[in-house]
Amino acid sequence: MKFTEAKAEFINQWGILGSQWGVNRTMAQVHALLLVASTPLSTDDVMEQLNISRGNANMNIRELIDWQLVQKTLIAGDRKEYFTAEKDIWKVATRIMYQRKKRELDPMVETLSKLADIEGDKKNADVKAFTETIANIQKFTGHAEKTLDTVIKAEENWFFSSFMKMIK
Amino acid sequence: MKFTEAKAEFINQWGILGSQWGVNRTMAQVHALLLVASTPLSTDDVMEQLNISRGNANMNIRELIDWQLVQKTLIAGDRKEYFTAEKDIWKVATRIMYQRKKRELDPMVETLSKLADIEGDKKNADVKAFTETIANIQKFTGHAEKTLDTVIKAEENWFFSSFMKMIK
DNA sequence: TTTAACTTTCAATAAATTTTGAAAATTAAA
DNA sequence: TTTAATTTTCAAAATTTATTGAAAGTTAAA
Repeated sequence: MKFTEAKAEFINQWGILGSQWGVNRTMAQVHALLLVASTPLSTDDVMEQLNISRGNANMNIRELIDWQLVQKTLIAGDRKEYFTAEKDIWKVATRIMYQRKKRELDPMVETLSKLADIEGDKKNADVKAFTETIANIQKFTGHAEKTLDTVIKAEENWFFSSFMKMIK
Repeated sequence: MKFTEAKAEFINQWGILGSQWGVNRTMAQVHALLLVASTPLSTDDVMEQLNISRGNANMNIRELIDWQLVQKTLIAGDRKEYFTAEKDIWKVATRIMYQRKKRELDPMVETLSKLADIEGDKKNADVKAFTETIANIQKFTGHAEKTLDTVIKAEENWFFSSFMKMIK
């Protein structure tokens, strides 16, 4: 397989994966493009390589920066903004975990605690089934939160991080 | 908060969570409805409680069965089909992991190995950057596959499963 | 300042996804 | 068998989500 072909295929697959996980396909493609880029890219580079409009490119690059997966880079003597992706895949993974935890798991935990104690007949089968399910999900999400925090913290810890690089 | 209100809120939130993870909102809502149901529900029950059409209800119930999150249940003397959701949240989680691994991670691993060795100048910076990123993602997905397999296998193992229930 | 390069916004449009509902297919009781 | 209940399918319609592109906003060089 040729380089150009392989690169296109990677961008395409990363886009598909993203959309299966509720991420805008184009955002995932921009991410893929920057992941394999050997130099920082400008908005125009992204527009050209992915055949997308300026607005679209801009929006998705901002979103990637918001997710802490992409950084602005300055190039001396150039007024344009350039962008680079975090290339350490373990960091990429923990950052995605962190963001999704913050945006999705945390609010769900919040909601569950509101739903946990409801008024009404505790002996009613429907009420009982509901309360039990909510309690079980609460227990589970509690474990998930702890686990994620541990994994995310581990990445921030230089010792563990180095250790991971050793065994990786 | 009243029971009816809480139930509606749970179904709603579960639907939102699903859509954030690339799952059809209605499929997640049907799942939520069955998760908190005290008895098996028929297609008509689902239609009525979620205000959706027969085709929609049917399609999403089938999909949930395909994901092994919902089962057909027979009720003696009734011709209709009834449905129940798996209520053990740990099982729910491992089944979702299993399905997503099979449908998304496994194909990605396949693709990556195709992209791993490309023709062309190994000294070219672009080629080098591409090859390195692919190799890193491969290493990462390799770990992810192993970890997921361990977690999924653990659920199938009666001893570990009982142990989990103890500490949960 | 002005000017021009560059970035951001957002209403209109396009594309993708979901939902409907009625017809076709299936199944089991009569 | 027939008949009627039930499930499935799928083209058309509705809804949701993503994209465009040009105007407005911003920034820094001249």
